[in-house]
Amino acid sequence: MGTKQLESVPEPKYWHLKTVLSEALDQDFAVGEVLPNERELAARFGVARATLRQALEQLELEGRLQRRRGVGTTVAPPRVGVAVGSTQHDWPGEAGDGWQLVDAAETLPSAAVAKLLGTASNVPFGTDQTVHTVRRTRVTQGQVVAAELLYVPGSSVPGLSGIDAPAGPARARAVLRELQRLVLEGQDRSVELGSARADDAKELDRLPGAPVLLVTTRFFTADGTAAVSVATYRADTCRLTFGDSGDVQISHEPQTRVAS
Amino acid sequence: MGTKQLESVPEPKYWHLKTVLSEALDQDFAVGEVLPNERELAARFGVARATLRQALEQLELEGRLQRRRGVGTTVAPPRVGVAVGSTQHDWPGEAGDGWQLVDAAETLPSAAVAKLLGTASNVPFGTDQTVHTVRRTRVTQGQVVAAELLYVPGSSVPGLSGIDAPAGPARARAVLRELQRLVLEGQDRSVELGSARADDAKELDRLPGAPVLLVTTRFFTADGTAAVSVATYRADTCRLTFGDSGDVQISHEPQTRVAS
DNA sequence: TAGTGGTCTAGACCACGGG
DNA sequence: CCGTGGTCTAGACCACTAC
Repeated sequence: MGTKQLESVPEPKYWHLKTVLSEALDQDFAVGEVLPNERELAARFGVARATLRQALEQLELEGRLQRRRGVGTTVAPPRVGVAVGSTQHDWPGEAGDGWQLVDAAETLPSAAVAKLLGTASNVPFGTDQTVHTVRRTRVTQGQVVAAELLYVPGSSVPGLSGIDAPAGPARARAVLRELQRLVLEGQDRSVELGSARADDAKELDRLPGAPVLLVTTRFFTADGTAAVSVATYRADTCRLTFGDSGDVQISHEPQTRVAS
Repeated sequence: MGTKQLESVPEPKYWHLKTVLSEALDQDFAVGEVLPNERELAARFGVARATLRQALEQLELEGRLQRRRGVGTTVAPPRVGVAVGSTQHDWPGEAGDGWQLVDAAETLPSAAVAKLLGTASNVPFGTDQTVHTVRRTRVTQGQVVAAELLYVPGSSVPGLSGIDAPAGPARARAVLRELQRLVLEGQDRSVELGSARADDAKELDRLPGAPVLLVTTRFFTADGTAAVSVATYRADTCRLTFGDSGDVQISHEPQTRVAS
């Protein structure tokens, strides 16, 4: 009972549950409203808590729910559209672009980053192969939606050798200022699914492993790849937009009511 | 035992497990190689099978593993870069673009689709509000990477009224042919995380609910939105690329060895 | 038929947030 | 402090694949 039975291919309970909950969300709940707790929901639907959680996980993945330990499960607002394409055919760090400088440091690049920069092997011995790593955060509508690591090879910003700015936003600003002196010839972008590293998760106010959209951007000058950015967007709350796309709503119709 | 213990902030077992497995994958396994089964792995690490599965799920989400019921868990090849941007500033259906026509039908649009098309309310009463829905499939390197539903309002392709082509690729071809007669003024794109609907999952050879990247594209003519495409890409195997981005590898360094 | 991953259960304890 | 979601266990059975 509770689920259709005479099916030749019985659908999993959690899948059926997800459908039922999804419809209930559309009809009986307002954005921000708190759902009954997991133990009660499980009892109400006659399933184990783990099964109920499997359904909730799916709904959270689709951006319909938001769960916070110690608080409860709430109905999520529609995903916010975040412009990633057109408006930024320029170096990172333009004023008022929604990004906030967090920190900067100088390290040796990982193999993966070195490969993206394409400078690992054709640099003379003894040359400084360190990169400046700038940490930024993107805020939209009062919420942190992305954490970014920008990698700038020391060779791209020679003016910075022997920089003595202390760690922090000031140092990050200095790196970006130097970068903006170069002539940007083009850029490159890719998007894939990932899970939040511990440090990114902290910035995004999520648990480690939360699903994120990894946006990797390469910035080209005539000399090659001058910088690489790896931005980690919250997959639950964000919809990345390219081109002139504005506030379009897809996937489902949200309620406009908001819980008091 | 098996996990660090004297931590002030003990990390979850599955998280630690994921890290260990991830390193083992880099060092001791080749692409395509089959891992020991879940019950044995769980025993080997001294955890319950559910905990082990939580770690495997994460690794699958990151595109490092591939699991198939009845077969086993194998090491996934690096994600394939799929061009979504530049090369297609034209109507869908260009020859040799990697898309294969599957089917076509004529239906009433859902509320969400109608909103995307922006034609729901400003159409005179009695006008044909049906849309042609064209199903396509994208194949890359012998593998289906995406399933698409293309929505074309009847008003965009008046030449098709009273079409009598049978359901199938032929009918789909007819719709696209009519669409290509219009002048494309621009397009719009957004990417978000979703979970595969049952029908898409079948086309993608995944289970329902599998994580996917939803790419929504709007095609504009001088008259407004002439068509909308909702493409469902496998999130586990695909990296969407925009611009001239080619075969870049991010996130981690794969082994180039391949299992015999 | 044997072995795999997928689903499900009924418990337990823990970490966090707010009164 | 209590209630929440997060983690974990030790089982069970099912659906699928390949032999």
